[in-house]
Amino acid sequence: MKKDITTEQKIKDAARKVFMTKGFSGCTTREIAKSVGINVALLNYYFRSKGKLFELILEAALSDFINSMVDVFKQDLPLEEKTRMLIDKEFEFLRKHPELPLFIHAGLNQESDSELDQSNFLGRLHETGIFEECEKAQSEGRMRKVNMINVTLLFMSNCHFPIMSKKLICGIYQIDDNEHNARLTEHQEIVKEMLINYLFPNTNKHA
Amino acid sequence: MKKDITTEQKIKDAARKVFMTKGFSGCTTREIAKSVGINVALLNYYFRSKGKLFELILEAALSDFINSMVDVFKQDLPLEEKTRMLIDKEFEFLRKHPELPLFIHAGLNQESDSELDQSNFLGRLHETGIFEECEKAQSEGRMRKVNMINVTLLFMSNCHFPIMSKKLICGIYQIDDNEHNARLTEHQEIVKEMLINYLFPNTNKHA
DNA sequence: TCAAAGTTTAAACAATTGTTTAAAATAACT
DNA sequence: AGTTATTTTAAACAATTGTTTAAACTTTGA
Repeated sequence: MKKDITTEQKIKDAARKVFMTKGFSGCTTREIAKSVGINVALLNYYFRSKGKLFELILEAALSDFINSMVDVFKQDLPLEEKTRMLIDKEFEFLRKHPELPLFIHAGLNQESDSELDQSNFLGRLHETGIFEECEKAQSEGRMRKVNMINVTLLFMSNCHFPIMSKKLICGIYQIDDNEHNARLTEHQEIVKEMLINYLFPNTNKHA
Repeated sequence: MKKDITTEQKIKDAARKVFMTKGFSGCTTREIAKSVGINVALLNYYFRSKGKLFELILEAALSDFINSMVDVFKQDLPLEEKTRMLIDKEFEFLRKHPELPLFIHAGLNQESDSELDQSNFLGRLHETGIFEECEKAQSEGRMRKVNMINVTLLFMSNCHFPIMSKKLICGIYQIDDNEHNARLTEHQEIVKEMLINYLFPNTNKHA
């Protein structure tokens, strides 16, 4: 009888958790094995090496990260509504996986750039038609004319950074988790209004 | 005759460079020693351990980071001008030290929180009087009423993230350093306008 | 000049690292 | 049943880790 959760999957889950919090060189294969409750050798039996396992986890993390974006872009909604929804979904997703942004950035520094290539990030974005949608809105004057890379930066900066800077912010302002959560919840609304106002200046004027 | 650059300082410089790019557990003491051209033991002779050396570098990094902010707040300028100057200085500073933000965030995850406490970040911010200045501007209706933690998040998000996400952005959009630099230069202006418009909505309206 | 202090080195240390090997335990199949 | 394939383990592997020791070299100060 097969276990519903295979050993291979259990290792992946544990590796994800450990890698996320400690980074590639911040942990050992024995640490991962121990947290699953198996022998170290099994890790090399299923995955060929620590590096291969890490690549797998990083790819999966990138994939999760892309999917959370693509899902929104595929929605049939006006651009402004997509913007709001994207920010909401990003905050929701990242608050559930707060280690993810820092892990991805640190991980990309460690690994070669191959992971990003094979994740086909750009291709999957193009498939959603979001670029054409923005281009159209920009030429019609509904959206501010800003390079899409800068638009991406605006969104990611304001969604990712607040999550990944938790330790720094809590350390600086001497606040606890509760207060930080409250600030995040408020920040989500701030970012929505600020970005909408900036990118769609004509649409969203309130007296 | 003493060398103008002492061995101790040379080790610090090398350690800073290595730690910044590879992180604490991503490098070895021998690697640092080798890059200085000295024996490994010297590292423990001057600094007691790898950990102590790392703490020193992290503290210095935090200090640089705080100073670049505090300098601006001390200027005798209207709040809007300080805002512009802060963003300009932050971009200028971070483009010179692009590894710093990621290093600090990853480093804080590795170390205990003691570093932030003893850097007295909050105290040094208070000394500049920036909080009172904002409070006054907010009560006079010149500045939007936003919690100072959220204001901090807005600034840091939009200045730090664009720098630290270089690998991700270049990977996603398949652009080289030149194009990325161009985007950063443009982003600096975008961020300035967006933040000014959001935080000081009455002042900065252009038809 | 000479001895004391400070600096630097080579060598060794015990511990830990990722990985492999060969044997044992378990499952699958006929 | 028994045989084969898969899964898991304990043990060992060589390499690397941070750190220490003791000896050499250099500077200093009288």
